[in-house]
Formats: sequence, C-alpha cells, structure tokens
Amino acid sequence: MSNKKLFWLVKQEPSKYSWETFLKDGETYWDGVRNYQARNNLQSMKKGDLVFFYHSVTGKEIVGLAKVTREAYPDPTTDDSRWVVVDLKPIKSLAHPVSLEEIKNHKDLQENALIRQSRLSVMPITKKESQVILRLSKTTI
DNA sequence: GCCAACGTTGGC
DNA sequence: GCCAACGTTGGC
Repeated sequence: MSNKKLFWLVKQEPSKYSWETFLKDGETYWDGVRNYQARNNLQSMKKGDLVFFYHSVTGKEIVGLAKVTREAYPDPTTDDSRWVVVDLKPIKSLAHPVSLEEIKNHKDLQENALIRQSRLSVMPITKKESQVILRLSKTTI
C-alpha cells in the first residue's frame, strides 16, 4: 500500500444512494455536497486516494471502499460555481461492515470525525484510523 | 418521531 | 458584526 494515498470517508443515506447502487453503477460523481467544510475536503482529494463509504441513518456502518478516479470539478447538478464533485469508483465491499457502535467503542477511533462531527458528510481519516478500520473490517486492500 | 448539533440567513 | 430564527442532518 502506498503511503502517499490519503483516506477519506463519505456518508450517504442508503435510501438516497446505497453502496449496492454504487456497485451497480460501477462509477459515480459524488454530488450534492452543500457544506463548505465537506466541499473543502472534496477539493483536497487526489486521484487514487481511498474512500470509505458509510451508510448513515439506516445501517450506520462503513460498508465499502472506493477510490478517487477524478479530482474535483464543478458540480454538474448546479449552476452555483461554489460546489464541486469528484468521481469515485468502488473497489470492494468490506468483508465485515464496521458499525458506528464499533467505531465508538474502539479506543483508537474516538477522535474520528464521524463521532466528533456527526453532521459532516465528507471527512478525512488518518492513516492510523484507516488501519484500524481495515483491521476491524477484516479487509485488505 | 424527537431532538441536539450546527450551518445559514436576515434583521438590526 | 451580532444574534435570533430557521432549516437540515443524523443518532437515538
């Protein structure tokens, strides 16, 4: 695993866009972000970065891993030039989804933005956190 | 369905 | 530039 790659986490309600739909689509642009902090995170993503996919509200677990295939460009779903999207492509489903409860209960994940800033929909994940999550998910890249 | 957290908007 | 009102998100 290259140590230059950064890890991120994106959040979505499965009723709006589920991991299963994402797998079926094969690739998608991540639209609809209307929050500056989340937008800034999108703009910081580099091609090849790895992105955890979290199901909010229903499921409340990290279900899959994707990668950035195109860096930030203007959101095609709006004329408002403030907003951007990135292209994401699924890599694999996690062998064992990592639930919010597991994250909350793990001592090394207490500082995770998923807990600290529950409303943020695009957030960075530290390398250490990503290793813990991958271990919990019984998934290797 | 409720409510806490928090971002945005608009009046002053 | 402050802050009250309001809207949205997401856990419970």
